[in-house]
Amino acid sequence: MNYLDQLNPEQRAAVEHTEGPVMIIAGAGSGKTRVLTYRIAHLIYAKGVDPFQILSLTFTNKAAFEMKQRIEKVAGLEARNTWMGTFHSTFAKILRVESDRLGYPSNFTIYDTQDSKSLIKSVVKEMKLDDKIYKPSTVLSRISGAKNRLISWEAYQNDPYLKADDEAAMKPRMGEVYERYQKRLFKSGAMDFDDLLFNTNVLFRDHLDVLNKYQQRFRYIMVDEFQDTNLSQYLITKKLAAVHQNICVVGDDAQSIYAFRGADIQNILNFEKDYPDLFVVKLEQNYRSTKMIVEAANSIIDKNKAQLKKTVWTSNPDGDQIELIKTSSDNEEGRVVANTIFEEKNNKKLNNSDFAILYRTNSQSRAIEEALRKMNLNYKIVGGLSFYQRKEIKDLMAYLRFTVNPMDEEAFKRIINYPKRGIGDSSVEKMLVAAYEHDIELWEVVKNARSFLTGRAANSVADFATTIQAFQIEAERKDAYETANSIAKQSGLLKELYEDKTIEGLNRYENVQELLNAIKEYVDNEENPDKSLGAFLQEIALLTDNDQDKDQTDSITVMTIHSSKGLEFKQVFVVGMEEDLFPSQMMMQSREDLEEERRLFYVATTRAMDKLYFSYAVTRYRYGRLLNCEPSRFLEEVDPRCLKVNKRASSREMPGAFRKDGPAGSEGRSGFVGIKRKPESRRPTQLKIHTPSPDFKPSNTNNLRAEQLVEHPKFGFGKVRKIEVEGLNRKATINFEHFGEKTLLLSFAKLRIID
DNA sequence: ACAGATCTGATAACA
DNA sequence: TCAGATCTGT
Repeated sequence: MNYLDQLNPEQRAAVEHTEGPVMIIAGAGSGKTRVLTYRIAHLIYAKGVDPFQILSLTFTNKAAFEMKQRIEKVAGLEARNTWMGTFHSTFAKILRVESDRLGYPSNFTIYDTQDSKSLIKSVVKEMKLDDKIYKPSTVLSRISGAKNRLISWEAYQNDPYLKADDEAAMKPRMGEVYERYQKRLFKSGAMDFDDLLFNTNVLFRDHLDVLNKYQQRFRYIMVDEFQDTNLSQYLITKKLAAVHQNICVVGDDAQSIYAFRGADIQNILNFEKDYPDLFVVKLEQNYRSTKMIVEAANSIIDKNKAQLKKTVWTSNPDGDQIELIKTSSDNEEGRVVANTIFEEKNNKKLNNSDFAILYRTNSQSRAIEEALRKMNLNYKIVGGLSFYQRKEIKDLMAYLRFTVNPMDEEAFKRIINYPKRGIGDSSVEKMLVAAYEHDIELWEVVKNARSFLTGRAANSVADFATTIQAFQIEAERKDAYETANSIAKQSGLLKELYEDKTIEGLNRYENVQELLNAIKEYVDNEENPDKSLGAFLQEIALLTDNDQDKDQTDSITVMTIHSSKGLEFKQVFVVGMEEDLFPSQMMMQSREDLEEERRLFYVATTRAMDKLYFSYAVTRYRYGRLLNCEPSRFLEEVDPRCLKVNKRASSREMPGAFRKDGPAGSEGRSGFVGIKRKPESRRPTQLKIHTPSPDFKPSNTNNLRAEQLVEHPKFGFGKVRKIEVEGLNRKATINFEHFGEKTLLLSFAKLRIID
């Protein structure tokens, strides 16, 4: 295999330098993944390293999955034995094996963000604090920030600086909330996402024999997207690599956009200080974009102070200038983008999948979606509410979770009165208080409901306990699928959804069926030896749904800039380039924040291969009102030689025809491992026949040209695409807003020419 | 306890 | 705008 020949000198150095600490600074589009995969192949084949001794850590399941596939292609099946996974899944597995060292059960539950917030809400309420001040999301991010920096609740309470911060923020009892939250997690046999890493640090700190075991096991460690690591993650890898020192980190400080979730850019900026004999390689040749785009990107990132020096260059063609599009409103912005894509597709014979539309905030998708739908362009929205966050899925999962771990308080709160069984908040409150006062498990209270409650609530809870106990017996005897299926039915959950005949209700029912299908697939899969419900839950706890792109239809990708990191498209539209929106007004407080925002702009820019567009609107609907907008300051930071003010005639505002078309039903999102999700219900596109304008009079169409706007008495407003002559007949192809493209015979069609 | 009316308050998102 | 939390009446 001559894989080394496929690499440039820097890439090759990165691959061949296998021993000792290595840092690869990989510019955008510089072939990072290729280097990582070849490096692993090289370790196995050239250096004879046992694949079992190689650990690769990523941030997303998707990244891990894709790399696994690529390595198998390069290095064959042998490579399957390398350990490749996300930080969270890797250390969750280790924690399950070693859980007794920390006093946790090995089948501990993993709380997601919703569960965590809900638990914080209860804690705040029990402490009789104001939940307007101690908002669950704020409190959680404070606690999360502490955990990411390895600050325990004890340390938190003893830290005068944190105390001063909290007092300044009017939250003097934050440390206490942290303590109670942590104790409740422990009592529920649960860890939140941050605990998976925090507790791994505790495990390695307090149990040197365990640390030593894994140090011996993982002789080579690689970390992808290193600029996204937080301190907790960094210290885990540092400890694991302490003996062999074979640690290779790959990242790009210019693409660090996740400080808000704890990533510490200092990890990459100071890496050299921790490893004085560090071997540094910079991958600076960009294989993705045109010179114009690379130049523009360089001119943007140049404005940042805190960064590692590097010069990204390319030998690709010059390419076109970046088009700057100004529009009168957010709706028009959508229309112009959709029109442009339509035209570029035709002119250059491109597919929908060659285009991406990127924005700063999810709420911007509405105008874009509307415009794309009107042009009949297929699109998919990336991000948003994932399958596992949907209520109906969380509900069934809560039943499954509670069956396996009846200590799980959040699961309990979800299902105790759903479907409705007459147990209200006050009864739940009573049970929680009883558990606290008698210092017993909540589950004990539930099982002995009649000692703590009275009346029909007592009976209902007693029935609930019996039901759950029956589920537990089933879970012991049957496999995950049979158990889950039976739980879905016996709990009344399926029936509840089945009776809801609305489109949304039908969808929810189908989603639950899809979850059951996924469980069936899990059970039928030979690779899963343990078919129990508990095993399935552990497997699924750390999955999200864009893990695997199953969507085959050719569609335009619409998403936030954050979710676009790592992807590339021939043509990219960055929309909403307006002051206060991008950069977000919340990021303009400090220099650091603004720099992160600028890196986000850099990420957006570097997604494009051939052609890039920036657009902004002069007015925009936000929070339900129309606001005036200024162009983004970032636009002035782009080298003006790379910019071209768009001459593309922005389509004219058509009389009243474009507003109000109902909310956008996002649709056609990607599926994920094992589950083919039904697209979300789309508000049925009511093709209501157009009412002609009062002054409707058919025009003479002898001189009708392409690009003209017309009104049809039934099909409404549209734009002429082309005119063809066939024999004696002239035909016009017209793209109607609500009816799509139609070809009409001009001798018959009644058309009013608008301009 | 529960359904329906009313009010509120907004980034980005991985596991 | 819109989703979630809170309030109100039965």
